[in-house]
This record gives sequence, C-alpha cells and structure tokens, in this order.
Amino acid sequence: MRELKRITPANDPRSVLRAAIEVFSQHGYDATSMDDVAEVLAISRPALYYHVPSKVELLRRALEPILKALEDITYPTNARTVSAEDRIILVVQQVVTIFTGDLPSASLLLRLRGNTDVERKAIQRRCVWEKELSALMCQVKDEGFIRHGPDPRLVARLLIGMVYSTVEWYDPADGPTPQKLAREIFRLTFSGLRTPREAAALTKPDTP
Amino acid sequence: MRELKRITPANDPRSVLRAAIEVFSQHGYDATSMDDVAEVLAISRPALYYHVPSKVELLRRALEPILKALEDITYPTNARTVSAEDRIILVVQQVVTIFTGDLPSASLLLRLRGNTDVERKAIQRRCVWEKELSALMCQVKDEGFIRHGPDPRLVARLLIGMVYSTVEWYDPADGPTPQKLAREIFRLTFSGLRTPREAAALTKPDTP
DNA sequence: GTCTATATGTTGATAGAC
DNA sequence: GTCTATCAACATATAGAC
Repeated sequence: MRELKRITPANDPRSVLRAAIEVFSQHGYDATSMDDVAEVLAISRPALYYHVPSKVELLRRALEPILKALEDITYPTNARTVSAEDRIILVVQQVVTIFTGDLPSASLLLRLRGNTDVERKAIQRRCVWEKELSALMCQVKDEGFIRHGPDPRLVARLLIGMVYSTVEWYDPADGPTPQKLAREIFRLTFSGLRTPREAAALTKPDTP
Repeated sequence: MRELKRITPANDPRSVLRAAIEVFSQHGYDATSMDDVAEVLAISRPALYYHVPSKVELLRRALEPILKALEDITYPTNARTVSAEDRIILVVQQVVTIFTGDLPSASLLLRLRGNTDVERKAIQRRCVWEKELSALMCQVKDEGFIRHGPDPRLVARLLIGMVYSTVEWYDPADGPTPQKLAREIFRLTFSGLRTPREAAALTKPDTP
C-alpha cells in the first residue's frame, strides 16, 4: 500500500484531481484513504479538505473528465454515406484513444464496484457508448456483413471487453499507437465476422 | 452497500467460503467488512472469527479453489499431433468453463488490486495461464497461420481480455453455453488471424 | 492555504461467558 | 459455536490557530 510517490507539490485544482486519479486507480477507491491522496500532494489531510469537500466528491470530480470525453464521442449518422461497420471503427478509435490517453482515469472508471451513488451513476454513463456499439453491431448484421452464427450483441460485448482490457497492460512508451491498437482490435473482430466472400476480398490488401 | 441477502445460515467451512466469495466479489475485498460477511451467514462477527483466523486469510481461502482450477488446466503437448491453434481453443474452453462455472470467484480474482500479499500472489498465479496462451499464440505464428501484421503477444492479450470480460455480463440462465461462448471467442480471434488462403478455405464450412 | 488537535464513527480482532 | 463487551487502529471530517 505504501510507495506513494508525491508527483506534484502544487495545489491547483488540476493537481489535486491528478493525484486522486493516480492513487485511486492504483489501490482502488475503497482502499485509498484521504491521507494517501494528501501524501501524494505532499500536504496534510486537512489541507486536502480545503480543496475538496468530501472523499466521494473527489471521486466524482476525478471521474468527470473521462466520462465527459466518452459522452463527447461523435460519428456520422447518415447510413447512406457511412456504413455501420465504418462507424464502429470510428467509435472504437475514439474510445481507445481516450483510454490510452489517460490510463489511470480509464482504469479507475472501469474497475468501479458501484458501492456509492457516484460510482453507480458513473457506471451508468459508461454504459452509454456500450449500448451505442451494440446497436451499431446489430446494424452491421442487418447490412448483411456478418455470418449468421453469432449474436451481434454478444460480439459487441466481446469487442468492448477487448477495448477495456487494453487499459490493464497498454504502455504508451512501448507498443502500438492508439490508432494501430484500435485498428487491430477492429480487424481481429471483423475479419472473423465477414461473410466468406467479404473475407476473401478484404483480406487480400491486408499485407502491407 | 446494504442489501445483503443471507444465502445460508449453515456453518460448515464451504458455506463460509461461499459467503465470502459472494460478498467480496460484489463489493470488492476492501469495501467489505467482516460484519458484511457475517451478516450473509446470519451469524455475528466473533462467530465468523471462530471459523477463520483473519480477513486476509479468508480471502486467501476464497481464492484458492479457482486458482487451483486454473493451474489444473491441461492440454496435449505433442506438437506433431495437435497444433498450437488447437491447443489454444482447448485452453480457452477450459478457462471459460471455469469462469462461467463460478462467476463470483472469477470476478473476485480478476478484480484484485494487489494491495495485500495474498492478492499479489493470486495475481501472479493467475498470470500463469496468460503466459501459456501467449506462448501458444507465438507458436501459432511460427506455424504460419497468422497474417504477418499483428504481434502474437498483442493478439494473446486481446484474446485474454475477451475471455476475462465475459465474467462481467455472462448469465448462465440466458445466453450461450460456456462451450459455445468459448468457441465464439476463438472464432472471433482466429478467423481474422488466418492467412487469406486459410480464411477462404476455412470460412466455407462455417455456416451450420 | 496550511497546520495541530480532535470529534466521531467503523474496522479488524480478542476475551470470556454460556 | 455463538454470543456480549471491548480494544486499538484507523477512517472521514471539522474546529480553530497561524
């Protein structure tokens, strides 16, 4: 539980949130005391309480930016010009970019247990893009690009699981860029989803 | 945090572990008090301490069965008769069966934070099958069945992520059997991994 | 803005009666 | 095996001096 590196002695609101996100994601919200957060900031616990009214409010503020980022995801909705499949890759790209761009926030968000009202509301907001993706996957099936075996909602869940799992091991300093990572996740899912003709046609230009 | 349904008033060692697994996985180890566990068993906290010496030892015992199950995974090792790809589906089948067969234990294991020594050791043991799978995936690449784009270790991690994600939503009463679920995870991964010729050849008998 | 001191509650764990 | 009573440690949060 120890080994808390004090990342920043500063005291602007941003620093407080960064410290909270860091230590909450490392040990989990419940196992983290306000003393732990204060120690990272190199201030005392009462000093921390000057900046934030309560622990759960600190959590709420820590979660807000990444939730906002997820909610700000946009993609073209005109089905005539952009297929559901293309919209999926656009969504996956953005989510992967958001998560890999702030791994502590992502890890914190994805490992919430729902013990407090703040956590439950955050989980609910997180589910929005999941539903989006599930709906898009159903549209892909309607467009006829899926072999008729698997349930598109099941496939969506597995795809979401792949996206989520990246925050557990992704290292920005070593590994693919978020764009390439998202591309690989998409390919892994879709090359198996294409009808045989599509697969034969589309795997050809695969070798770069 | 409330709403603890007392599942069993019994007091044999098995019931105590089941209660701990249930409530630990629901609220997380850190957020769960010994009172919470006792309440599920409809006994008092000191009575619970008669059965188990400490909270962390209770966690250790709760994790032991599923860790043992993971370590007992076996598969044929003769590369002449069984390809690495076939061995992967065998491993995935077993892991999915273990996890879906005891979702609370699986969820507990997969969401450990590593705050205690017991947790860190459990995480380490969990990683064994992950390394196994990663090695198998590298062998698959050596066997020439993977388009040369993706890193096999990356693919292994994404596959593992898919497997892990199932414990968050799988419902034994509604959805595919563990066997069909594992099969779908495998297909989703591998149909995209095959070389174009393999893809064209193997997606043909896909329509049941 | 930060501190010392403290109020107030909860937790893990124990002692001892039954 | 279970209980009541209790402990020390630690949690969140506040009061008030500087």
